[in-house]
Amino acid sequence: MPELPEVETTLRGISPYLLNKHIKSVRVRQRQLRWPVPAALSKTRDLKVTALQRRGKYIVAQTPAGSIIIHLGMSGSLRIQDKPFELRKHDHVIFDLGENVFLVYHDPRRFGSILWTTEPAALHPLLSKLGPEPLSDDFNGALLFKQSRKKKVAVKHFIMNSHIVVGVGNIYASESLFHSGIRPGKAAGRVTATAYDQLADNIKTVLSESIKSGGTTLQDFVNAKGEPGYFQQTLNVYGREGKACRQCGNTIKQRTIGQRSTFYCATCQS
DNA sequence: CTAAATACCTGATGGC
DNA sequence: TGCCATCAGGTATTTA
Repeated sequence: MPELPEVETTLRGISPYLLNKHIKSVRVRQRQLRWPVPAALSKTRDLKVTALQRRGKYIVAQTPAGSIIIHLGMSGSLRIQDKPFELRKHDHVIFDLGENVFLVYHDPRRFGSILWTTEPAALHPLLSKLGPEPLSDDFNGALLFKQSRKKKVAVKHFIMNSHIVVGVGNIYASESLFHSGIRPGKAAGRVTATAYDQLADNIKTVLSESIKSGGTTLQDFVNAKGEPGYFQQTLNVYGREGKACRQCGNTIKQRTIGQRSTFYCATCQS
């Protein structure tokens, strides 16, 4: 259930154990994830991880032979442990990093994926069409304004589209729209340039503040060391239906947009 | 091309 | 305690 801050938190947690280290072998207990885990991975021996990066919600581990692309889906997590046999239900893939260090991929719903490509990862079909990183200078209000003209989709749905901008998931979409005073159901094409400037700024702020807090833990998100995040304490609308708006005191509302639960304050957002 | 619906899967929760 | 319906942090793919 990770969004960008949770993926970033995970990446930072596993990086010391993975970057410039060697993957001795990969053990696949359950290959049926979103897509089957490539057989090539099970056969690999001694892959040095020369770069470890995040692209959107994808984690990319580069090696001289190719790249491993990991997505955590809705319920995925990665953790480091020192014992090879202490595996839990839904621990699907285990990377042996040598010297009793193991990276374990855990994912009850199996919406996540682990892929292997010998092409540069950026050229992979899943990554090649992604929009800009929200925390980069390539992402701004002007881009949102330009991409949204004549679009009728709800602005919340629009900013959650990874081809427009990556990494804005269901929690942070509601939160950044609240901070910007924009109703989530408003047609993307009817949001003004000024409002998009604010929205882009607020997306950046909300995501970076969440990263500072170690991400949001609603039910079960934990970092690579098994610790929760604390950003949920800062949430203004997500999951707060029926409660008082922290800004105006009116009741926070919930409705469904694009099949996803959406939260907003009808007074503060128009 | 756009927009909406569907698909994948397990587990937690609440009503009866 | 059990059973059923509903919901959950994602997103590629199919359908209209």
